Amino acid sequence: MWFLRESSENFFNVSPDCLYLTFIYTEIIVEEKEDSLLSGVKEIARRAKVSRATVDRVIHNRPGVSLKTKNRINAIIEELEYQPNVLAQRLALTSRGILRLAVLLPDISQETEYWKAPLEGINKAETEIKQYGLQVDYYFFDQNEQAVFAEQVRLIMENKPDGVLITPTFETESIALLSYCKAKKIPCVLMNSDIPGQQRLCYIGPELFDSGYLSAQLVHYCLKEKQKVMIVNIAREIENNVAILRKEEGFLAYFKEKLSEDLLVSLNTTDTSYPAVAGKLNELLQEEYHVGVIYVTNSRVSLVAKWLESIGRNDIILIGYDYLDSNIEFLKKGIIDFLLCEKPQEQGYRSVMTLFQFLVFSTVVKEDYLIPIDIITSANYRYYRN
Amino acid sequence: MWFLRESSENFFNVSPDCLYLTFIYTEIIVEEKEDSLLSGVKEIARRAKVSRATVDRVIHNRPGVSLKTKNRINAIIEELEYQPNVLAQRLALTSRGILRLAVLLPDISQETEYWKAPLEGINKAETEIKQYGLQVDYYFFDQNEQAVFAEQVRLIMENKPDGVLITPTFETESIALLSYCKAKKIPCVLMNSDIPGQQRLCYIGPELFDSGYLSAQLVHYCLKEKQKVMIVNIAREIENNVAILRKEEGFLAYFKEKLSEDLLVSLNTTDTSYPAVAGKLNELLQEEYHVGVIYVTNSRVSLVAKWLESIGRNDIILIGYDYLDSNIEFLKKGIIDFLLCEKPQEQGYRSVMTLFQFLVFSTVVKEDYLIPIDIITSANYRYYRN
DNA sequence: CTGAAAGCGCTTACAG
DNA sequence: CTGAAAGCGCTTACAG
Repeated sequence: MWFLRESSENFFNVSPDCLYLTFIYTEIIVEEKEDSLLSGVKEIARRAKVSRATVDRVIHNRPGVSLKTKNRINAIIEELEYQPNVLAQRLALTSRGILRLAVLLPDISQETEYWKAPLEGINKAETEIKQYGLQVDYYFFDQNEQAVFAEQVRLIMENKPDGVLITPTFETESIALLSYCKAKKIPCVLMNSDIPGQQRLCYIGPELFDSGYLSAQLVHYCLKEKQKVMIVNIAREIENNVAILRKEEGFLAYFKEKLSEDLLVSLNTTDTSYPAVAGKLNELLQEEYHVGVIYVTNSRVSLVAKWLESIGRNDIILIGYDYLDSNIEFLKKGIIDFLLCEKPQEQGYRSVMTLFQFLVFSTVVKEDYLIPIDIITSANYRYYRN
Repeated sequence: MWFLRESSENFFNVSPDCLYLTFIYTEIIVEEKEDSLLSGVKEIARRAKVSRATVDRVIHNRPGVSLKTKNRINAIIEELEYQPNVLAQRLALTSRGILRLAVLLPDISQETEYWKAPLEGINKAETEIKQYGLQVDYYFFDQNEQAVFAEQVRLIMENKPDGVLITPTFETESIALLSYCKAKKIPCVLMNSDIPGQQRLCYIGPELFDSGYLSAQLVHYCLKEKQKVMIVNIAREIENNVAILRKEEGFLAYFKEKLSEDLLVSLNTTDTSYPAVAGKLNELLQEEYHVGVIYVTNSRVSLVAKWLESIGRNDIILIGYDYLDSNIEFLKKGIIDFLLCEKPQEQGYRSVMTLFQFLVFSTVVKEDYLIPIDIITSANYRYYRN
């Protein structure tokens, strides 16, 4: 029988598509049929002539075992290539007390449909791990209300959770929470956007710079001669919005590198209502009628799509973000051409699962799980999975 | 506490990115803290004043329970919103006999590096389920040897496996195997390409027609005026290769719909060596020097890339398939522009896991798990996960 | 430093 | 038609 050896230990593997990173390919070997009936703690104990409790101590490197027995047991473990049965492990741990995870997320509002997806992923993870003694407490905030964010951070600290998951929308307060976690040795996962240089369990989300860079590359492929490119930021807060700034940086970097910044026309609006956006666009298009491609730096791309539709311009290529119903509608119609997506549901799911694994199994967590940057068009959106 | 209700039952959930399909969003509700300590078979038995064995019978719809007790127990199950602990379930089943899965796959040869990835996914799944009583037996064949394929099919039938996973490279023999499985009630998963109209547990792989269609769409975005498009098939067997034919169909469909078939130049070669491919390309380019985009219908795109590099033409856009080292090299260099990928590792992993879940937990299997069609460029390949 | 025993929640012969 | 008991493989008080 042929198989590839790997460092297993991930029964609770969260995703087949993380194979690419976790899979440690070593060699193809021929396995000798091992008497799999005789492995397990029991068999080790039998061979070492000790009790199962002692074997357990050695396996988990707990104190209270003489070096001699320890060595003896370890030898047998090696010989048997012992792999713990994760099922049994977890079942036995069921009796332990409840662990509480604090999750700090933006509200799901009309304006920010986006956050529904990460929340769904978190909810899904929650239902899966609930019966194993984990509890998730939610703290929501309005993305335009820094004070609420601060208050929620305070509450989290007050409640002394066992693990924390946040989207670090406001940097100062986020850093305060991270320091708190560090001091209390509480693992903290950052999701969706990162704060560089901070200590945390890990970051789970996209590499935003490259997301902007990729957009520029797509623009380049679509750009015809003598055309200009419009980059549009639509958000109440632009200056403080880490995500937007990083994407813009990547986008500009590409233009500096391969094209020219002279091709770029910028449009910023902190009024996110449709009339405001449309008004600004109309104005700008008067001056710059050679625009061939528009890049919108976030999920608000449907506003621009609506405008393009209203003025009957479907010759302009439109690129934006996120698999939202409103965006998909325009994608189908051919008004939006490309949507970049970063699996928001998976981000939420994986973040919680990472905390779970870390807390319950002391699984080593690789820093920074960078989510793929997916390109969605009208021809492949049907098969996309958030 | 807020959470989304869903039909859970997928602790063994293979992927967070399958959320989009499996997640049944119903409503946001406020949960009353339930006394989670008192659910479980034991509690049900206590309330119904029966033994746990009887409760088990009802849960699994096994015969031998009076209608009266059955109803009583079911009422309590409803009331408690009982969810079985999948961990315990599986652990208890460990004592059952071994189940054998037969996997029929192309060899990993020099020529077909592609098949390494699905095999890795299968291997991964194997190591995860091995300790729960599953065994995977591999049957390999040379893609150019129909006779070997037939022989392996015969062997599989002889060995009477409990589950079957095949890539149906040769249709006749595949259909024979499917009939056998149907007769013996053995679940069979088709992977990577489908045979329409056949009974099987499910198909796991891409929608190949749309894969070709998507390629054409990308071509369209990149195509400049007066340029032509070359479509290249490189395979020993083209006429019988379902995958290639379907993609080509989709590709042509797009051109008929949105552009014109007159723009297309075709190149087929059943000699897959570099000199042969380069020779044919040289010849054709002499006649058709307006080619602006080349679409290669499979992973052999690196041969074309090598040729483009050798003649110093990096103005031609090149689109092909699969995340292979050789292809990624040319992607980085900017010679290949787009690679379409269909998560081959995940296909393998998910196929085995599906059989596992079906056999061990009688999980209902949705027909046809269609893998996303991913677009990879030099700007996002770093984050791709096979 | 070590072990006997009970427990995690579910399943399954076996006996009645 | 129903139940008592043992078992899946691991962990953990508790006792010594």
